[in-house]
Amino acid sequence: MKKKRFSEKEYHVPFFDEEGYVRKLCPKCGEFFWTLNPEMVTCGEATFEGCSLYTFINNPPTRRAYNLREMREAFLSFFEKRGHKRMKSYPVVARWRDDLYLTSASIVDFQPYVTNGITPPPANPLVISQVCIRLVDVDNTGPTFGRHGTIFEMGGHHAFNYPDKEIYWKDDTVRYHHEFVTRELGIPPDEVVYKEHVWSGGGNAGPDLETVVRGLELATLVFMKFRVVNGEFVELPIRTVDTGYGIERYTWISQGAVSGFHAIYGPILDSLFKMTKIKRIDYKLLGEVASFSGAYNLDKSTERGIIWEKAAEHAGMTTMQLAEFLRPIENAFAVADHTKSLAFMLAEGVVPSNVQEGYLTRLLIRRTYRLLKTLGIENHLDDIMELQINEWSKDFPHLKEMHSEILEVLSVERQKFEDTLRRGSNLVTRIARDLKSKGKRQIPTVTLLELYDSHGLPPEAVKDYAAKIGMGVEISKDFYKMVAERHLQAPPKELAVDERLGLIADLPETRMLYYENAYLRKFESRVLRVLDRNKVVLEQTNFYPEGGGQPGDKGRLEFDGKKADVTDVKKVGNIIIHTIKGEIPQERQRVKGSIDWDRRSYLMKAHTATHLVMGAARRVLGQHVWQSGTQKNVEQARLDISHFRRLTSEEANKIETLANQAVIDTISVETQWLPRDKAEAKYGYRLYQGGAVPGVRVRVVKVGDWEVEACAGTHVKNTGEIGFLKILRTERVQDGVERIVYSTGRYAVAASQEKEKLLQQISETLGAPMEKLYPTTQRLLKEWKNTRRENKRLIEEIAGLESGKRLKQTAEIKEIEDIKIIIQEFSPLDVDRMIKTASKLTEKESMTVALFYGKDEKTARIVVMAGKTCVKKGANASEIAKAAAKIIGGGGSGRSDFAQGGGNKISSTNDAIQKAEEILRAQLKTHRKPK
RNA sequence: GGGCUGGUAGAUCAGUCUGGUAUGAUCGCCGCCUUCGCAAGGCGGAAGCCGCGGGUUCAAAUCCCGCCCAGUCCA
Repeated sequence: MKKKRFSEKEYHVPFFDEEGYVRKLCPKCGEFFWTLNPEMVTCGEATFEGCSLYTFINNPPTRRAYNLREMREAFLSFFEKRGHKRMKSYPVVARWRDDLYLTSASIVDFQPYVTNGITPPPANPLVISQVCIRLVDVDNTGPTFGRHGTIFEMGGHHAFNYPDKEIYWKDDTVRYHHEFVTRELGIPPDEVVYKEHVWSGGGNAGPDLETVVRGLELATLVFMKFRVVNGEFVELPIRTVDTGYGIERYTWISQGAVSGFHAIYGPILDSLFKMTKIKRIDYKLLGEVASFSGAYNLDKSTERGIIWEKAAEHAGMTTMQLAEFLRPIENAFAVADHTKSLAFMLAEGVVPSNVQEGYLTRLLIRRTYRLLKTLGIENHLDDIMELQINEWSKDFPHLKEMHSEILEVLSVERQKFEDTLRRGSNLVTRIARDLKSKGKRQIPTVTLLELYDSHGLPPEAVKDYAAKIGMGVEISKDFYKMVAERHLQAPPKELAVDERLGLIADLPETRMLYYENAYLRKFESRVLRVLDRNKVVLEQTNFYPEGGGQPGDKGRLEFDGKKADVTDVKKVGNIIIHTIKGEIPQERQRVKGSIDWDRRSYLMKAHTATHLVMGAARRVLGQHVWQSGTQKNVEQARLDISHFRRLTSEEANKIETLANQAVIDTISVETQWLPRDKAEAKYGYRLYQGGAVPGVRVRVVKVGDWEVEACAGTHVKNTGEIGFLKILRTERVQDGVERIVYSTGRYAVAASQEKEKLLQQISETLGAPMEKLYPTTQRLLKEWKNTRRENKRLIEEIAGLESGKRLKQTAEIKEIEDIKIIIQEFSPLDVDRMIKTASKLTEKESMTVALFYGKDEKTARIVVMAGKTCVKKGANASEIAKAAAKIIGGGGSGRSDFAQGGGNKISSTNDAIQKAEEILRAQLKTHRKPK
């Protein structure tokens, strides 16, 4: 999409005129900006284009220095005093969104339901300091000295303007900002620049003003008023003031510190440096470099060298020297940032995985670990995490509660990474050796791609390992682009717009009787519409439509003496569509409906049971357990949960026992519709186990103190109705996701009996009592192994004996000059024995050719083995076997000294042997001739 | 959700493409030689449901299909 530019009037607020702001065009970056200083030439932002440098380093423009907590508080209370309701930060894992994994901005908290007008905002206007995580900035974290971080707090004051209710818009927004930075913080007004920009993201867009002070962009004031549809801007009914104040950046500028990391992580960073070998840091030099750091942006300039050159020149040193000085410091910066990110993500129960947000976490952990390794302090990860948890739990106490789990997850994950690296280094060593022996000096790019894609080895790591073998590695500049190309695939299918929606848009919402009484079996209703001659919309229905992992009900409709089976029930919007088979009712006709109650009652048991298992799993495994999928069926149901280890059978047993205790305790199940914000306030985000739940009101299903979830399914009134819950098995769906499969009621009984039957069968077969089965099988396996071993040994022994004198007594021996052909049938057929015997024989007597054969009901087999001397004299076992096997209708092959073959024309075996003999004679003859 | 890789002795892996004796390799283990003893070295030995289940074939670790387990990349 081409970058759109808005006209001046989108930005020209009365406030600018009142204060005497002038609009100018920056000759360097080509952006318009507003300033009080008519002499100003460039926009004053430290950009790659070089509009300015940072001028606040060691020279803060604010009245005083703030730490992060003070700055957050200054921001929140400023807006609170001006009529904004203060909100607590939402979680960093955006579980209420299904289009993104992490909370990347404060407005994310209110999308899509508030910004689309589905639900009112919790307050209007409101102010929040939202902890955000943006892993897209991972490469910039460190090199930009704190302008970027994977984790930061975004201060947002938000106003949602409805067509019939205006809160405030552009002018007030700019005034608020200006008052905050000038009055509250004391920044001189003529130092505050407002740059014009176009903001777009998450399907929305609008003009925005970026505020710049002494080179540093501090806040973005977005006026969200468009929806982006096919690249076109369409006006939104609700205009949203979406501001983002970089709380960390304000903190940094107020301190004028040499880096944002020094400002935010002061003592933690000091400890980090103490752990490393970076003993003395030249802060004067660091400050000078910092003032150049605004130009860094790894997205825009991969040529970071250019900036380093400039900075080095300024500091009077070579680029190499500067790089050597900076790299470890930048790495330490990144570690300080990444470990905080990890603390927050892990505290919210993200489990590292090879998919979804877990994968993002794994990448960050591995990156952190590599950084620590280059700093030589990989053993201090736990210590650093301790520092982070201690520091940030002062404001976010949940970090402390998850303290031990955070460290445990990290240690498990670290072990996995080390295993991967170890495997990788072995692999690279082998590949490098192999290539070297072929005379190559470089590992080709395809191999590097394969190593990365299939084995997770970054080319940099390959380079290190390969160097030890003396192999070179050249990493292509667009390596990661090539990786991406390997994964090119068809774009995901567009969500099929439900055409049926148009046909029923005029209909009222279906009254959902199953919510009024889940135990209702029969009902009466009226047909509102018939679609496609097999789909029926009713005025009210008791048929539960497929949703939340619960399949739709089945049953029957009766009308006017006729009937139809309901085979499928779906929900489109708030209208329920029944697919029927049988006779078709008329529109406006009265119908009697009855659901398949046995089926439904078991779906209800299964659904409530799922909540019980969920509660049990969390109690047994820990607070990181979240539902990641579920499916209920009549005979069994399954629940997928996030967990960082394989479930042991002991844990599964504990979960089963606990869940059954909840059944035994006959806990009553309460369902209740609550306004979204009330429900969230009362029960927290843990409600959203099943993912995003649309709507102003959410249906809360509460099983005593056991489990509370937002859930649209039908449930039993009391857990006792489940009767009995049996876990059938557990399996791993993905790394970090475990599946628990269980049955309820009579199906649980049946499943238990089924398992017991299996044991009984084994017990009968083995003739051992059930309780002795385990030691018995152990003993049997051991015996079987011994037997196998003994059998192998005996074959060797027999082969040894038979290849001696005994064979000569039974076998047919023919002599062709000085070579002996020994022909022998082996009965019963035992190819292994034939081979072993032939082998021993020819080993002992190199002048011998063994021609062995054997047969059973179906096949005949031939083994030909020629002693060394025979081969020299022209014998070729492979040809013999091939020709002989052909006669018995099969094939054969092998080496010249040993070959085998066979076929299924058993009756021709003798002919085959005769043929074999003939060929051998011929071979020896032709060989002799040329002499 | 999609792609790729792997599963062979206690461990790390050859062998699989091109079906035909697992003479498998190294480390580890056991015994002997050497030594006052240890290490190193030398000699010898034990150790394999070739992940599981089907199929193709005269014959499958090897080819085909399904499953299980593990790793990894992308979204």
